[in-house]
Amino acid sequence: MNNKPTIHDIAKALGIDSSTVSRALNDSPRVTRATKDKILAKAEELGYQRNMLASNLRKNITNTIGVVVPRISRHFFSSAIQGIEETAYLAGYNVIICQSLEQLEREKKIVGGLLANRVDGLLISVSMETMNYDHLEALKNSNIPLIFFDRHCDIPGFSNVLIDDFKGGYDATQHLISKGCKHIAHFSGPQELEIYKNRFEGYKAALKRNNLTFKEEYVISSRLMEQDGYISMRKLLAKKLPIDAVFCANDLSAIGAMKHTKELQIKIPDAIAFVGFSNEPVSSVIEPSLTTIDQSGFEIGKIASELMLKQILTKETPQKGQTILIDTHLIERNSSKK
Amino acid sequence: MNNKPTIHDIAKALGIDSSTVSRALNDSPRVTRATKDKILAKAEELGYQRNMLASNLRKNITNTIGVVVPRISRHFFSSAIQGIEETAYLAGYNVIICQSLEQLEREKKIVGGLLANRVDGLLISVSMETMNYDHLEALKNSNIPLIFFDRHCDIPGFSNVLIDDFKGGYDATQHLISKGCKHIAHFSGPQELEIYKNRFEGYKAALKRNNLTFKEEYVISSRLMEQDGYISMRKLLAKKLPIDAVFCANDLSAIGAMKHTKELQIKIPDAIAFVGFSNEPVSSVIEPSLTTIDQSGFEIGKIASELMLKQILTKETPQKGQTILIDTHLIERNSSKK
DNA sequence: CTGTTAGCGCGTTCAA
DNA sequence: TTGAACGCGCTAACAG
Repeated sequence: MNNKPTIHDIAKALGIDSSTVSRALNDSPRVTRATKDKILAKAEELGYQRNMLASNLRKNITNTIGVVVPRISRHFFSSAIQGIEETAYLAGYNVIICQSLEQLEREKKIVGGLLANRVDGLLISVSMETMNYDHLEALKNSNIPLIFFDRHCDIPGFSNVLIDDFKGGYDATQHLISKGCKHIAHFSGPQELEIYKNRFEGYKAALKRNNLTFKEEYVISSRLMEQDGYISMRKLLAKKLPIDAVFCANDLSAIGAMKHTKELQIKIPDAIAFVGFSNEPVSSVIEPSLTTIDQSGFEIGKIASELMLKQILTKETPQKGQTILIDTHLIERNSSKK
Repeated sequence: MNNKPTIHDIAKALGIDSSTVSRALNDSPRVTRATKDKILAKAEELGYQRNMLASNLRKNITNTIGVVVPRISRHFFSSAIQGIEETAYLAGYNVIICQSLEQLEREKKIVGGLLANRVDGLLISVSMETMNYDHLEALKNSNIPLIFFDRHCDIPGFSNVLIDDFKGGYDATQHLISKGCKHIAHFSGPQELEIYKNRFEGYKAALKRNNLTFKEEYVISSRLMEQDGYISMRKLLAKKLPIDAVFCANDLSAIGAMKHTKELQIKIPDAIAFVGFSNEPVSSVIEPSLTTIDQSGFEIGKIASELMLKQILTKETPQKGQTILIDTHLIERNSSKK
């Protein structure tokens, strides 16, 4: 009742050796069908359950990959986890999910803990506090692979799976241009952050490609919170420039911008679209007319997980580390239908 | 490089025995300060990291509790996990998060896996498919405690931490009455589900308490999807009854109902409130004026986790299993301020 | 096809 | 205070 039965218990009950039991339970071909059946029956009867701790210790592999994200409550990350798990489970791997809550200290502890538990690989999307990479660089000369997804550090030797922000910005802008917009503003984010810089570059590239001249006064920079979108929109309107559309570098600012236009009861031509980056359900719910550039968490998770499995199985981390870029998806919603 | 150092490696390097190293690393008082320091220094130097598999195997405890939820992407569950982790970490426990994706088969596998990995306790919110409890009842005569939170099974012997739906329904209705509403409709859910039944009962109890007569025609039952709220509202309005407010049994239906009233451009008196059950950010974003009855995932997680730790530490599961009811919180939002 | 032996890395006796 | 020896439960090597 209290003490769980072991292979020895079932071996003793059958008058055979525990190694035979072990083999049978692992469905080894080196055990007769008959004894195998007897063993399985006995195991069932005693309510035997393999002790993974012992098994993993002995085999020196855990069939487990660790995943570290800032917060699982963010839709992007939870769908990434979905993608990771799906691939991992199909390959017979378990997944341990941990959240750093954007704290470097927690992230360090978590990574240490996962290593101490001997995970076979590590997928990580780093916290915002992660400027120091020591705890990750330490993995370099271990034999467990590390792959960054979405939020990465630039450490040569490790692979990355990232959103193609440049292409996203390009596609968003191109979409607006294709709808006939000529004067497209851009609400951009902090340019120290690569993602915002890349989205901005994509915007400029699309303008150029279409022979539209880029004008500095159409760009308003902020921290892209909802409040910022609101303020940016006010600033933009105050300039009295001709405007056909605004390309917002994220979803929150787009929502803020929309609210402001509504409040002012501005007549917005059909061609105007607010484009944000996010697949949070919020953005699609609040403004059914909002066109968004979605980043598929599921997809990024799936690709990252596949890459991880490949590295685990081949035991080969590419020397320089490869970077895979994942496409975004432009979602045009139709507010005219219910 | 490849093979991780063990206590033997550091023992050998120092010319002492591995058992001393073990004691030192566990900060046992039975080791001299001096040797302890030497050992710790050497451990650091070699990049030693305790093998938890071996340690746990030996100690027969893992300091880990398993958590099973239908999906981590649902805000209620991810905040419950937050609450669980916070309490657990403070007590020095690790948490393994798993999602059943509402599938019984997955749930069974997960529970089996967690047991095989020898978690010290199990917190579970069961899937919608979980009608058969065999995989959970099997835990009865094991010594690892099992506690249900939110979605539970009625298995005597296990404890539950649940939302007080009756009180929630009561409070919501009382709130509307206090604001002066006399004719309060109710959009209710499937009465086979306890939560909806309890919310309905709370609604009736509040009416009775305030000497308002309950009328069947004010109740519209559905599956409470957004679309259902929309339809229910149409049905309700078609009855041409006097209506001051509607108490919706969940958030989605409330959103659907709101959309319909907007579409019809119905003038809604100030006193009208739509009250749903959810702390999903969606409901608060889409309708800033929506008053909601929030269930605190964080709180339920915290309480469940505390109860779990208590049961683990005392090694005593209450014979009959206790049920703790968690209060909901009425959130009245103010749409007048920005 | 099965049994024997020997560890995986750690923590805990028991002596010294 | 430290060392020697054993065992947690399982699997892998080698016999037979």
